[in-house]
Amino acid sequence: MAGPGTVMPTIREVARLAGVSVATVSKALNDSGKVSEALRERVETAARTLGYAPHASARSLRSGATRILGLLVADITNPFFLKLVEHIEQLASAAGYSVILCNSGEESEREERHLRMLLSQRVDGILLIPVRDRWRGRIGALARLPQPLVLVDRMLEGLEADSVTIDNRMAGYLAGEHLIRLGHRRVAIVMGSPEHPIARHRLDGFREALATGGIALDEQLIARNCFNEEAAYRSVLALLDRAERPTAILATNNHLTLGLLRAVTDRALAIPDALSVIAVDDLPFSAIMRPGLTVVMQPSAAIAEAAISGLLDRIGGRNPEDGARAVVLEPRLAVRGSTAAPPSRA
Amino acid sequence: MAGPGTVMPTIREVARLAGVSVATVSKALNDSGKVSEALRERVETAARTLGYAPHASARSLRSGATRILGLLVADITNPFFLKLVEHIEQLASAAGYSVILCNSGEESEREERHLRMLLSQRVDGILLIPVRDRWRGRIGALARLPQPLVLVDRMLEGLEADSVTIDNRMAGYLAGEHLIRLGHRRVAIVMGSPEHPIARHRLDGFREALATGGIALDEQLIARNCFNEEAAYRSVLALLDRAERPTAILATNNHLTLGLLRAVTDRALAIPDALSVIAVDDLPFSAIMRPGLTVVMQPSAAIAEAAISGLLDRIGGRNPEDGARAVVLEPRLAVRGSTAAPPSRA
DNA sequence: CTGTTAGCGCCTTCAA
DNA sequence: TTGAAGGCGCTAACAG
Repeated sequence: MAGPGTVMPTIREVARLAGVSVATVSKALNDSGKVSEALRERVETAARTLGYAPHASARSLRSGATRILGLLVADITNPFFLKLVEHIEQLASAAGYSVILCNSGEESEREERHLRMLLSQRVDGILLIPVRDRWRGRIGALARLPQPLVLVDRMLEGLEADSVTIDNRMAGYLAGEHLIRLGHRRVAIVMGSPEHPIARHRLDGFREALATGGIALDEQLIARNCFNEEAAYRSVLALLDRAERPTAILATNNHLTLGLLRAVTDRALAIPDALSVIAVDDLPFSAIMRPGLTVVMQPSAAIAEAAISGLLDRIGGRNPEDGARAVVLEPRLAVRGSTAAPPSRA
Repeated sequence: MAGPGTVMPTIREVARLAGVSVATVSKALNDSGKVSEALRERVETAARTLGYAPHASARSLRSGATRILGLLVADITNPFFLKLVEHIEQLASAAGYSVILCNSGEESEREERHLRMLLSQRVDGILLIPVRDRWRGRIGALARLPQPLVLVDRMLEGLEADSVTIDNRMAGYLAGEHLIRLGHRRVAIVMGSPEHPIARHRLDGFREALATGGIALDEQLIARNCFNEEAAYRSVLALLDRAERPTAILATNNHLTLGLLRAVTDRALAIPDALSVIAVDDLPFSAIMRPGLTVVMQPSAAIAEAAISGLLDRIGGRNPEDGARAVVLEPRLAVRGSTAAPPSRA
């Protein structure tokens, strides 16, 4: 029968059953100090018999470490972040850490609440994908965190903290370069706010790549301030309904890509014959899409790895006080079927 | 500068700064006992000044409760489970609980390790989506858990524990009934092992619905033991290459649906004109599929809600020892474009 | 090698 | 209404 009927035994009961002192039990179970083989076995048997599991709170209180990491995600519905969560949980677990997962849903109040909680829990370290807006007033609090912090995917201007990000300018550049090489000249971009560094950098890189090909990005073909699928959908419809339709469109993230695809489907345009589509961020299940989506992929496994190992280094006291470490990883172009040469002029 | 430079103040330093005793600080900050308004404000100011956050481990050690829930998921890459995670985190957080997320990746050893850890953490309650295989030897351990446990989505034969599941027979039935009404007579099913209750119940319901329409499910058209997308893909190819191709196929879960769709695309069959496709479990981003996928949806929000509220009830000591509570929720058919009447005979 | 002991930070009697 | 003191379970320092 499950339920609070049973109570967890303490180290003293294990000690009593094994006929030794509590200190010996502690040492035997933790491989610390010297304990004779005979006793260690008696202790382990006793512990197993009683179903003993050490009380993590008591241990933390004494030792000052919880072996818990806080993972604070801006928006868990974003498949890219989700992938990161998956990898991070896996890596943390392999390193002997548990993960408290928190989702901010892009609301800074939620992030703040969660952060306070993680502080109370005295997690040994925090991985933070910060919310997009209204973080300005809070970088002070972040800077004063007593435990190591690693920013993931998004940097925070004015906060000197470790970070793992990708080269977003490069992401935009790769997309632009690919389209240019295919011969596109009238291309569009669907993006969020230029206020957000990530979107801005992707735009910059995109524009730069076009310029390299002698093309100036038409300001009319930049759909800014699309913050969700719906906004992207409407903006793309507008782009497609122009007299001179673009021959290719870049969506700068996951959510926007969905809106983009929906709009293209609504207008019954064939991909890639009538229109090339390219996106930053892969979609889950893009495998079932025909044609496959050409994307600039973010190396989620590598990001997770860099974030965790950087954090554990700090926790372990390695990488001492020599300022913030900024790891920047390279995105990669995956060409699939959604991009092709532009339709020949009618 | 982030990092372990700063140390978190204790309740004693708050007390000193406020010029009161630690007991008063505790009472003031927790609304317990009587504290004069003047003191409470002095205390709160002091706490804020110092950036004090109570040490959760110390509190747990003393109080016996951690306000942490363990969420142990068989496979976080399954979009349906993911949806549950999302809802559960949200609801737990709203109720003042944190969530330690663990992913077993369908490996019972990982599940076991995680469970031991959650035990050590003395989480107040556990939500468990158990791995599919090799759980038999472990129901003893689960039954003896000192904290409340709620099984989610999957029951465990022989374990008397609270559970929240859906009516899987009904799920199969809804799919079968829909196809029958459309006039299909030669239908196929792609499923996992009949050993697994969920798959078996869905098959049973499906068969029953067909029988109601006077159709006997052809044993040749049951693709059993498909445990992943790849297996489903190959099985469906085989089904489609038969002399007498089925006019409709049901995939009994998320992963299998992907394999099914891939196979259909490979054979260049038009959905729903040449073949109707129906699935249990919605796909994320099914919104961008054209035609939309007709699915039997699991009410993930309701499942999460029932699971959390059931668990919190147990934690709160409500629902006392009156045996296991089994909540069974109803799936729902969402008709979209992937199903239609069968092609008329050539 | 093993045992004894102090104390981590907090909350909850109990006394003033 | 406020303060003093004990102890939750564990580990680390020290004694034997």
